[in-house]
Amino acid sequence: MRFDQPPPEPLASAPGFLLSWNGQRTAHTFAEALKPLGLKPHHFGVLTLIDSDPGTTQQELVDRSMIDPSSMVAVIDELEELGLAERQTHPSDRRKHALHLTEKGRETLQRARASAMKTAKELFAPLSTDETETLRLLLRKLAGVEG
Amino acid sequence: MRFDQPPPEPLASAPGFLLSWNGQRTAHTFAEALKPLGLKPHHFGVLTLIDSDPGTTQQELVDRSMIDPSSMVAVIDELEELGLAERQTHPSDRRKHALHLTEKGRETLQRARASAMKTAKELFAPLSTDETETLRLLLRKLAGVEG
DNA sequence: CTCAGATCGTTTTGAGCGCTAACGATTTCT
DNA sequence: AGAAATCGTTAGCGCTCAAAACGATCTGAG
Repeated sequence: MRFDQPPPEPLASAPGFLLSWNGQRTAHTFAEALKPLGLKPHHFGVLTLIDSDPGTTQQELVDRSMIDPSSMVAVIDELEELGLAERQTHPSDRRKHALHLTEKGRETLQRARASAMKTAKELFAPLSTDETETLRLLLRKLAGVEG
Repeated sequence: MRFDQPPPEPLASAPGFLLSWNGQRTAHTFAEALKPLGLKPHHFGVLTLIDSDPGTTQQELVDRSMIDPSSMVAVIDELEELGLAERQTHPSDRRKHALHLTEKGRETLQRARASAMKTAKELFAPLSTDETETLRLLLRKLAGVEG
């Protein structure tokens, strides 16, 4: 899909298509922004979650990220290869792995965060601050998020 | 990705993720709704475009649908196999194909439209009519659509 | 009129992605 | 102790998209 020009009519009038197109463009733009760091969106998401809860397990990450279990294995494999995270033995359950970030992982996460925030700013530039917040709340409601 | 439950925090607070998740869910739900008719979203889109401009060419469809040229060949092949559309000789350029719907194609398109509208109604049920319209306008603006 | 270059539709190839199903190891339930 | 559930993992399928190449056809410069 091309994202360098807005969708033509009549697609640009269909709410469903608009939602899908904006969603794909957003995902694509974030992916591009993370490329220079050697990361994909999944990597960024998992780094963030491990950082916020060190020692967490892969199962917990699956629940909190909506990433498929089999995909999670690959993501963590790659984070280990990049030297950003480690599987450690879980203190109370030998089936589980306790996941931790390395120092390099924390540094990379910071840079990724800066890149993501810059990208978000650019993406939502066509909207005012108020409009962006309205959009966010509508999307939350549409997604069925409580509260 | 699972769409039977809303995304957990902190994902449900990130505008970028919300946009991407809602977009994917929308695309997925439409795809499911079209399955009983033996159609995929691409088929529905192309049927709609041919119906609105009979005799159009594949190149024009590519421009108006944002579908990849190599994918467009497969989509039209399948529409022909299903007996919904036909490639006819183009009156002024023998390289081109003039595309037309069959009677069966028009009937199927009507049923697909009904199904799509029902699906859209269900998808946007969490929002009021005003909210849905606000969302649509914000998404248009975000996408960079003129007017 | 001719011939070089552009255009259109198509085919092929290959990479990337997420999902399903199954498996061994381990833990928990009964 | 045995049955069932959980965790991580692997292999394989199907789908979509991107890129390159091709023949057929049209267009424009000379």
